Amino acid sequence: MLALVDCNSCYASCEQIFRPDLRGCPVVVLSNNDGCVVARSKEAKSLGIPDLQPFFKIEYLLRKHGVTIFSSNYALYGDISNRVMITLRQFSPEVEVYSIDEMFLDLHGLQECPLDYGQQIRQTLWREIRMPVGVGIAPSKTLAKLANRAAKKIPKCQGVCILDSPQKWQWLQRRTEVSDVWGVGRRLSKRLGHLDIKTAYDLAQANPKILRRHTNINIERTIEELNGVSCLSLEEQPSARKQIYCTRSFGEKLIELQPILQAVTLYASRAAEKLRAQASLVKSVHVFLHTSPHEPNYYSRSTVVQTPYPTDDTRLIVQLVKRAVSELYRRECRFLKAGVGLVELVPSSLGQGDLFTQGQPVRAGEAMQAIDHINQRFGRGTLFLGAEGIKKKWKMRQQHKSPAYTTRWDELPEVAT
DNA sequence: TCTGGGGTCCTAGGACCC
DNA sequence: TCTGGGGTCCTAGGACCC
Repeated sequence: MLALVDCNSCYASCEQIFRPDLRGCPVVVLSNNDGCVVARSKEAKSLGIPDLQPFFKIEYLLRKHGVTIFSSNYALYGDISNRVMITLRQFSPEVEVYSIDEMFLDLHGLQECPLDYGQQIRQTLWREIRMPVGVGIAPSKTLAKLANRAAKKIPKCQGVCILDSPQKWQWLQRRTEVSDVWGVGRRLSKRLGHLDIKTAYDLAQANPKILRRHTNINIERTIEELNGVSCLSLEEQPSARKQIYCTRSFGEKLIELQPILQAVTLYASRAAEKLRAQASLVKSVHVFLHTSPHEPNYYSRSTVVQTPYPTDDTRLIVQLVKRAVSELYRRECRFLKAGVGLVELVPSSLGQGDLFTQGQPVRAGEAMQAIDHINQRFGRGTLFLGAEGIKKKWKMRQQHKSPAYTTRWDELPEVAT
């Protein structure tokens, strides 16, 4: 059996930890650049605040109901997430951190009653971190996802749902739309709808071979998983990414080239950090730049540039990215967003190369290692390339950001006496 | 019904080559 | 000038996830 533990309204719950005055109150958290609503407390949901809506469109609604608004505070959420994951490891020796707010736990050989165990997990996380979670327990990841949804949606579950027999999961599947199955998105559910597959149950009973012809191979696995056959194994070590992207909207529309070059320098640096963290080298880099698709004369261009040799040297990558962006740039445009993708990667163990091709200088690797060590020890951004600039007027909007309570000495919460 | 954020992976379609 | 087949590379954009 597998458990999926998922934090309830994760970002909103993180904010409430240090604002107990907001417990039981409607709270929303906005995405980067204060773009969309990405987390809503239970109270905000029951006010009918929709998910993933542009902030400016529903700002009046939020003000009308006195909803407390936060910008994304990833330093805080990342730190709280770490604490949650560390606490959860007590409950299983084999786990997979699936996302910032979700973890799969292998409950293979569990002696205790799963229902009790699930409640213990919930109570421990609430007691130690003040993080409310839902727990779904089932024989496959896809069923555990389904169980987790039910744990949160069905009050009788009290936050824990066990699917340990076909009767139980079929009961739930009949009441679940196919679009709510993990891996079934908008397009696929529409296509399935044409085949008269409307519920998770319909999908579970469908013929995998026939469906595969209409869609793709992944559907076969999903069907097996819905029938309690585990096809997706627990990945304790996150597998190396095949591509690494860092893309961001600017805090304001940019007309000049200079601030755009600064921004992409930062994005390239972030991507290169991730590249080194997974011990890969990059052979080609994707760079894009575009204006707002909501404004007239939408302009969007991208290009792929080859590195002279497989590299993880931020300086070299930045140099290529800046040159590429200068070519994509148009004087008459108001740019909204840019991005850097490291798209062709090789393991650094294979970066030795042959006698006749150039390789990355040893000293470059040492320099990057030194930078990474310093930034790990003293915090991200302690050392950065001067080309990022100091003032950074392109930085994202975060008008409602809470303090970094747990990661900055000068922002520690104060307790009134 | 719509998706003003971001990440990863995949695919369609065109250009160009043999 | 048009056509058959097949491959690679590039760009654009979609699908799905959180």
